[in-house]
This record gives sequence, structure tokens and C-alpha cells, in this order.
Amino acid sequence: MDQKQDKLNQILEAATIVFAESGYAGARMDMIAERAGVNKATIYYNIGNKEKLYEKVLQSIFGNELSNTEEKMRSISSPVEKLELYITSIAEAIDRNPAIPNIVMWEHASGGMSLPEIIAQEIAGMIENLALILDAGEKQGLFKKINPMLVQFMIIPALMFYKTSSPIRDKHHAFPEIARNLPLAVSGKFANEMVRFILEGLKK
Amino acid sequence: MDQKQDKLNQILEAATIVFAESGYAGARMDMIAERAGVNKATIYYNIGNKEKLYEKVLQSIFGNELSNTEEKMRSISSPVEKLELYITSIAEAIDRNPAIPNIVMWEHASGGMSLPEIIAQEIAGMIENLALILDAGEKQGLFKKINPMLVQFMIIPALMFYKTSSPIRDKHHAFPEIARNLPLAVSGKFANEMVRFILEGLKK
Amino acid sequence: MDQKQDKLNQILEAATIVFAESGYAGARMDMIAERAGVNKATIYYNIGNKEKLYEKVLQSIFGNELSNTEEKMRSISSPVEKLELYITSIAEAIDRNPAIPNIVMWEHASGGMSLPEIIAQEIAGMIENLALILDAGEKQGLFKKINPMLVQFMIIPALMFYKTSSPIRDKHHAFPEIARNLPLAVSGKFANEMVRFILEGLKK
Amino acid sequence: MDQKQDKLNQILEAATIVFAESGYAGARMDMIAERAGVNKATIYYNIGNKEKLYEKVLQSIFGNELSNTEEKMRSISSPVEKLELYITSIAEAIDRNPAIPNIVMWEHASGGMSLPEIIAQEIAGMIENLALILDAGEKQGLFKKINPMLVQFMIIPALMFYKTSSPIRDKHHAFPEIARNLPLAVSGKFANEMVRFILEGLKK
DNA sequence: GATGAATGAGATTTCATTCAT
DNA sequence: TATGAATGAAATCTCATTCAT
Repeated sequence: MDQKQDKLNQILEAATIVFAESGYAGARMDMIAERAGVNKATIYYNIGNKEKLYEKVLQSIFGNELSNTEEKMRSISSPVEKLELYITSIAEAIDRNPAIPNIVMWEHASGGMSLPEIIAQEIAGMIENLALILDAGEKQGLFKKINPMLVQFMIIPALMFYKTSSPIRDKHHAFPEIARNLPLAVSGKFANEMVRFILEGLKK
Repeated sequence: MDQKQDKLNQILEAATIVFAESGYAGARMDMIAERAGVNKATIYYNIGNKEKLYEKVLQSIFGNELSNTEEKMRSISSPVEKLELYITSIAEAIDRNPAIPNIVMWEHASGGMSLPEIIAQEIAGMIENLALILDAGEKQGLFKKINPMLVQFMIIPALMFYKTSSPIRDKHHAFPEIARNLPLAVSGKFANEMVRFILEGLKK
Repeated sequence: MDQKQDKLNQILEAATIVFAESGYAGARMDMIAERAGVNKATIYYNIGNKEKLYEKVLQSIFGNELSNTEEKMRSISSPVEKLELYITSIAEAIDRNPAIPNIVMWEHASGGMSLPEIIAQEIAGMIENLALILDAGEKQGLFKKINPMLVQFMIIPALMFYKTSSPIRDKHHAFPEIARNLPLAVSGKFANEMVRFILEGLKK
Repeated sequence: MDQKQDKLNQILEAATIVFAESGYAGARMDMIAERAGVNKATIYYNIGNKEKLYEKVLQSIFGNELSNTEEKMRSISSPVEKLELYITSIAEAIDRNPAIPNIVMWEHASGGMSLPEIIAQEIAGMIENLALILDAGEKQGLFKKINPMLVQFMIIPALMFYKTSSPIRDKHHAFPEIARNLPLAVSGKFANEMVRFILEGLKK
């Protein structure tokens, strides 16, 4: 039983990496099997087909990594601190699971047609969460009135591009010094600077 | 002569759309040929192979659409106005050529290994441009000191995600009202709000 | 296990025939698959690609058929008998595997650029073998001094052309009676006549 | 008019080289056109198609180079000298037009199905010619009785393999010294040695 | 349950030939 | 007459999936 779960996890981990690297269309079942150290037919036996495997990958990523952000925020009341936590905890999730930004990019690039409803709900929850924070801040006279979607679009895409642009920035010598060799982790300096900048912009 | 250029453009346009929709791995030469209204072999006759076609698409997009931003800015001296123009002209380029954000996402998702040096230089130029604007604003006592990469990451990814997330947001009913049915154009209300927010955050 | 070897052999046999009939450029993977009674993809699964398949054919032909000539000669000491065996055993190998002369011709016609080193060694071994026989005969006062390459060039090409010219000679009515309807086997009358003629020419 | 003939000759020469190098199936109309310095469509306009072009190449080679051997022999009466001339003039023809052995090999390898009747007659004529020489020699008590096909097979294939094996012998280091770096011309030392050896074998 | 082998459908690419000027 | 451009047919090769054990 445990062994079976192990094998399933191996497959899922391998699939996550390969899908993150190559996207759905570019991923090869061969690569996944090899990386997982199992026979290709084993994947079909255990999971079904490429599409189902991809869905499982999406679920494991979004279900496990991003969903617990909300919980952490319950204990905090200050909108400023909540916003800070919102940004840093997303940054940390991304650092913890570097497949997230890649998969999100693949999904966005492809129009997100394979995004399961359950994951859409996850993301929708994040938006609502942020909207509540901003609303509370406004009501407490801390923040000015702002379109939550603008803030959302300035936080999450920035964190993700920071990560996915890393190989591009490092590879090409054309990039200026400030763009090259940035820290790999987005949850450190970069996320903190972002927190400060956004709070500044929100300040009444 | 002109007719040949026409056919090349047809191919390039069709390829741009298909690559934007499906990415490199997912794009089918068949689709591109059909969309361009030419025989598949005509593509091979004119371009060579899939890889070269993709490169040409990248070049046409980045070379034509994004590169002329810089010129527009020459006549303006105020850093505030320059920053405003920076954001709005990128937003307009994206609206004009909706393939841009998709292709950028595909490239980022895949690690950008097929990004030609020429295009890297284009992007590098944009970063340097923004850095100069921010530096000038700082020296004139208008802006506070800020990491230009942070600002860069809060502008361009936001504009692009705004566009690419559109089908995802509209498709899933889970998304809250504020996320659904946003205007298609990013260069209107959204870009203006962004300009205001960023200037606010930069203000000394 | 055995069955896999069987299928490999089927593929190899079919490929040998098709390559012998049509050469590398003219051979069609379709034909080979059909002749072998397997799916085309099976060839790619087992072998890799056309080039590798061709190499394997070359190796099987030269490694299996021609290489054992040398062994047979060990037990014989007389240079005359050795030379006789040299000629007749090559003739027999050619009769046994009629693909040999065709493939040799294709290779010679194309400049032999795809001939693997291993096979070149095989052929080189045959030349050295003949040179030793002639040298021994000379030292024993039986043969006159002769350029071994001349003898080599008068034996092997003759045996091979005998076989490959058969369809040409039989097809065209222009050919004189002595050229038409020669026995199919080269290892019978023809090889014996050759043995006699060459020994005559070598006799001191 | 002359210019047209020039262009036709260019095409024919280029085609001869390419067919000699790559065979019928391996030859590419593109290569031929490029080598001839004309547009591909020009070949089709002037000649028709690949098959007709190949036929013209065969005709030019066999009609021009090999056919005049016979004439040269008329003035000579001695069978010994005639045989010598037979061998050396074929060797010279081969040296003069190095495409001959390659094309002959391609034809033999493929079963010679595209060999036009006219060329078969040419070859048949050579066989009859040799048979007459041997017969005369026998009747004059100079040669022993011999199968003319045996002699034919020991002359022409040897001369041709000498040429076509050259790149193979030189490329592979496995070949013994005596096989490497033989003179390029077959009409010198090698043809003379052959003449001597064959006359020796024929001597009564 | 697990896997090496096999494959059908379809992808990219090639090439002799034709078209339009 | 000549040619740059275009193409239909067919070639090689790939890949998600299934089969047989």
C-alpha cells in the first residue's frame, strides 16, 4: 500500500517537473516514466492517460501549495500585516515549489482551457481574499480606494515572472547588471521590496 | 516581388497566431499552412523548418512591436510623463498585437531557450530605458530611490497577465464579479490605474 | 526473449533484401516493415532509424558470412589448396547470401562512406589472408612473385559481377549466347574455372 | 543555338557527376541544377524528367567513352596485342571518365532495370569482341581454350573495383599498406600487370 | 500489478514536378 | 526560353496508447 503510494508520488513528482519544463504538449510520457524510474505502461495502469496525469499535477500543486495561505491569515487582524503575509506567503510557496510559476505560465499561455474548476476556485479565493484585505484597510482609513484586480495583477505575475525569467536573464549577456544574478529566491529581498512599494502606493 | 513578401507575411501572421495559441510544441505546421492559405511545403520552401519559423515569429513580434517604444520617448523630458508613456505604450503594443503576451508566456514557461540574442537585447534595452527614467526622476527629486527591476516586474507581467488571464477569468464562474468581464484592452483604464498607482508608490 | 530475437531477425532479413534490391536511398522503410511483417514503428522501436538499420545489415552480412573463411583455411597447408579454398568459399558465401554482391556494389558506388570500421577490418583481413597465401606459395617455389592486390581484384569483383550481372544479361536479347543463362550459382563451374585460370597464371 | 548546346552539356555533366556520386535514387534534382548553374525548371524544360535525364547520362557515358574501343583494334592483327589494347583502352576510358565505374556499379546493384537496350548492345559488343580475340588466339595456337565470360569477368570488374574502392581503401586505416595509396590511374601499372597476368594464364 | 514490446495515427520534412510570369 | 515560386505525394520519424505476458 505504502509502496503503491510511493510509486504514485514518484510518478507525480516526475510529471510535475516534466510538465513544468516542457508544458503539456511538449512533455513526453517517456521522459516522465524515465524520470520516475517506472515503466511507461505503469503510468497508464495507475493513472490513465496524459490528460489525467496533468490534472493530477495541477491539483497537487495548487491544492497543496497555494491553498494554505488563507489559513495563516486568520490569526492576524491588521490589514497591513495581512497584505504583507499575503505577498510573502505566496512568494514562499513559489520558492518551495518552483514548478508553480512554470505551470501557471503554460496555463496562461494556452488559454487555461485545461484548468480544472477546483483550481479556478482556489485562485478566485485568493482574489477575494485580497479584496477583503484591501477593503478592510480602506474602511480602517489606512488604504486609499483601489481596484483589487490592479493590486492582484501587480503582485502575483511579478513574483512568477521573477522566477521564470531567471534562466533567460542569466543566459543572455545583453541584460544589464541589475537584471543578472538576482537571488534565486523571490521570497527574500524581492518580496520585501514589493511589500514596501505596494504599501506605499496604497497609503492614504 | 511584392507578392512574395505578401505570402511571407501571410505565413508569418498565421504562424504568429498558431504559435500564440498553442506554443511551439503544440503548434502544427498543418494548421499554420491552412491558416496562411498556402501549401505546407511552401512554408518549408520559404522558411526552412519549424524552428526557423518560430524564430522569425519572435523577431517580427519583438522587433516590430516593442522596439519603437524608445523612440517615442525621446521628445519628452519629464520623468513622470516618460514613465506614463513607458507603461501606456507597452500596453498599446500588447493590445495591437495580442500574440505578444502569449508568446512571452510560452517563452518564460519553457525557460526561454529559443529566445534569440537579438530579442534579449530588445528586452534588455527596455530594462535600461526604465532604469534611466527612474534614475532621472530620482535625481530631479521626484522619485524615491527604487530597484528598477522591482518596477519592471510590476509593470510588464501585470499587463501581460491581464491579457492572458482573460479567457480563464471569463470561463470560470468561480471568479468574483470584479475579475470577470474586465475590458479586453489593457491600454485603457487598467494601464491608467497602473500609472497612477506606480507614480504614487514612487513619489517622494 | 527468443521471440524478440526472432522479430529482430525478421526485420534484419527484410531490410537486407530491400537494401540489396534498392540501395540505401531507394529503400523504403515501408517496404522493409511490410516484408518483415511488422509495423513500421516497430523498426524504429527496435533499431532507431534508417541509418542504424543499414549499419546493422552491413554488420550481419559481413560479420556472419565472410568472416568464417579464414577459419576454414587453418587446417590446410598447401598454398594451392588454400587459394582454391579462398576462391570457392567466397563464392559459396555469395551464393548463400545473394545480398552480399548487391550491397558491396551499392557501397562501392557510393564511395563506401557508411562502411563501418569493423567491416573494413573484415575486408582488410581478407586481403592480408590472400597476401599470406601468395607469399607462402612464392617461398615454396610454387608461385611467381605477384602483386596480391591484382589477384584480389581479379577474384572478388569477378565473383560479384557474375551474380549482379545476371538479371542484366538475361534481360537483354542483345547479349550473345555465351553471356545468357549462365548458371545462377557462382560457386560451381565458374569458381572452378577461375581457380584453374588463376593457378595457371601464378605457376612458375 | 550553341548556347543552348552549352547549357545542355552543363546539365549533362552535372547530372553525370551527381548520378555517379549518389545513384539514381539518391541524386537530387536540386543538386544537379545547382551544379549545372541553371534553374531546376530549366532541366525539366529541356530534358523532361529525372528518368530521361538519367538515360541521357547513360547514353553519353557508354556511347562516347566505351564504344570507340572497337575501332582502335581494327588495325591490329595479333591477338596478343589486341587483348592488350582491349584491356588498356578500357582502363583508359575509365580513367578519362571516372563516372563510368560508379554508374556501372549503381546499375549492377540495382539489377540494371533502367539500362537502355542501346547500351546493352554496347556491352554485348564488347563481350563478342573479346570472344573473337580469344578465339583467334586459340586458332593461331597462342591461347588455350577458355571461357570468354571468365576472362571478361576478370578484366572489367577488376578495373572498375580498382577505381571505386579507392576512397574506401584510403579512408580506413585497417587496410594493409599494399592496399592503401595505390595510384589513382588504373590504366598505368595496374592495367599492365593485369595484361601480363592474363596472357600468362592464357598461354598454351 | 507491472512491464517490455508493439503499434496506429499523425507529426515534420523532402522532393520530383508544375505553375505563372 | 527560362526561372522563382509553389505544391502533391510520399518519405522518415514520433508518440500516446495498448497488448501480451
